[in-house]
Amino acid sequence: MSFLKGPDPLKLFLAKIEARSQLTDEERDGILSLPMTPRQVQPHRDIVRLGDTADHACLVADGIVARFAQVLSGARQIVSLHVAGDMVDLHSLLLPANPAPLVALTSTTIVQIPHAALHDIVARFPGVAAAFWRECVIDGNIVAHWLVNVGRRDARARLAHLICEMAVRSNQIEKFVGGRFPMPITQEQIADALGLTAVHVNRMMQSLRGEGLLESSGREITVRDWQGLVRVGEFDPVYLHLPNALAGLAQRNSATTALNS
Amino acid sequence: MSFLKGPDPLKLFLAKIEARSQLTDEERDGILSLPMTPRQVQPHRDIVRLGDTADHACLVADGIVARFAQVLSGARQIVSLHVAGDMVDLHSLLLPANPAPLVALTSTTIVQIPHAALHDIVARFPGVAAAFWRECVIDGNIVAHWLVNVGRRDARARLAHLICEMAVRSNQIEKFVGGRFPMPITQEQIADALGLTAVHVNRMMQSLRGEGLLESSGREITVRDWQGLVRVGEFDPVYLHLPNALAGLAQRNSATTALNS
DNA sequence: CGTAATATTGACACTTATCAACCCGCGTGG
DNA sequence: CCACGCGGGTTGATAAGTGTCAATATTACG
Repeated sequence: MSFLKGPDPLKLFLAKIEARSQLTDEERDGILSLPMTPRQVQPHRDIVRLGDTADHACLVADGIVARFAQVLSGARQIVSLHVAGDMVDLHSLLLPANPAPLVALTSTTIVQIPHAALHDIVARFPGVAAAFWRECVIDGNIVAHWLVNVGRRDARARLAHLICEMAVRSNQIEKFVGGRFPMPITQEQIADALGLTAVHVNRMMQSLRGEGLLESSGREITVRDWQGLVRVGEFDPVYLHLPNALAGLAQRNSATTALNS
Repeated sequence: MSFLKGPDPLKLFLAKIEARSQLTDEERDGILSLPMTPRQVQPHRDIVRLGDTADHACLVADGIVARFAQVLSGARQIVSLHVAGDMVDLHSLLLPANPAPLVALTSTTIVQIPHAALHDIVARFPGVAAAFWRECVIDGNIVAHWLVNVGRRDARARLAHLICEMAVRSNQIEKFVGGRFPMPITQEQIADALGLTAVHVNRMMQSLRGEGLLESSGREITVRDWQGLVRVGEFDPVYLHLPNALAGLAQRNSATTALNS
């Protein structure tokens, strides 16, 4: 797959899986040798449309992908965000009719993995089946956390929480370095993820900047006060099931307090 | 299980599964002969606490169960509601450490099914494994729909949407008769599910009543204008994957319009 | 029959949305 | 090389939706 820049997306995918499930050597090898065909997607372009029936799953190799829904007023709600190493589509194995469209928020490269290959590896390795099933469960838990965030926190806390989550997930894929991580999505897209307006996201962003919690330069966020962000967003990363990332971030700033509730 | 009033919860569970997955006769029998030990829970009592590690899953036999989270302010967000026939806990097979507490909203009877038995049936029948996995995916999709509802609809639409969902799910378990179905939860609990205040839920309820869409008598809701409720809530039931229930409701009121988007 | 839980109502405060304008950086094309 | 256009960020004034608080009515239940 030499034509893909950046790390092998299967390696990132595997690393995330192994943070959450134990695999045998054969299972590991099986995952790493899954067939894949790459595909470039321009920003704002759909990756999978509503109701499409897929015969492959989509693994993000680079860029940011969103799953969303649209209400009649035209407003969008982003229901999940995905970075490199995320198999956006794993549930399509069980529900081939796509329940919510996928869109590339940035210039994105994904690799498509045939359902046939996934079904095969799942049938051969019960450990992989369990791991994939577990991934689906965790994805559901993350959505549930977003629901809590949108339902019961004010705009500032919502934003802080989302930023914390994306920081931890970026860290998991080695994209969090020197307190900075890429967040190349527009404030309007952030608003769609938080159930807010772009204007209000802008103001809350200024508020977080004003308190010295972070700096933001359009496509990147620099965390200035991780503990402060965690406090504002009431962020407890256990729901991400990425223990390494947690440790990595906790030590990055001075405070030694544990982040757990 | 003669000491359980009402229908065998396993039968309800099986019926829902079969609405979504195809099973063989042996798989069906396997599910119906799962061992279970009943348990009565008083209203407002926890069924599973945060972080508990379970060795069994909980199937609702009667009553209403909620999964929720609590933010620091003390506010609660209900993340899913469950009625008879729902295996509230299926994901605990994959994540034994419970990520969100379960509480009985009404007087409830659940039956506990040992993980050992579930693991066993899953290992013996790949079709059951797929069906259970699919249930987890659908549960996740429902949460995603709630996120859309809370993030991008106003209070009236949110309430209408929730009522539509509970109507369809009640219908699936034969509890929707004569345009009425049980909804024995308080307005405060509804508010916690919708990210609203009890006071505001009260007002929106009055609004829906005032428009002749429904009548509510505390523990029961009588649907007066199903099509109207669907319109106000922008409700499209496909995400529930309960095709029978949809047909049953669509014909119940005069309008013959299809409900699909 | 009494008591607590729930539903209802009203007045008011506050968060967030809406609308409109403006700025800025960047790529494009003349 | 500069003008232009455009997407995205920023700002201000105002409106709308929902929250808060407190009191009262109603219902459920022992």
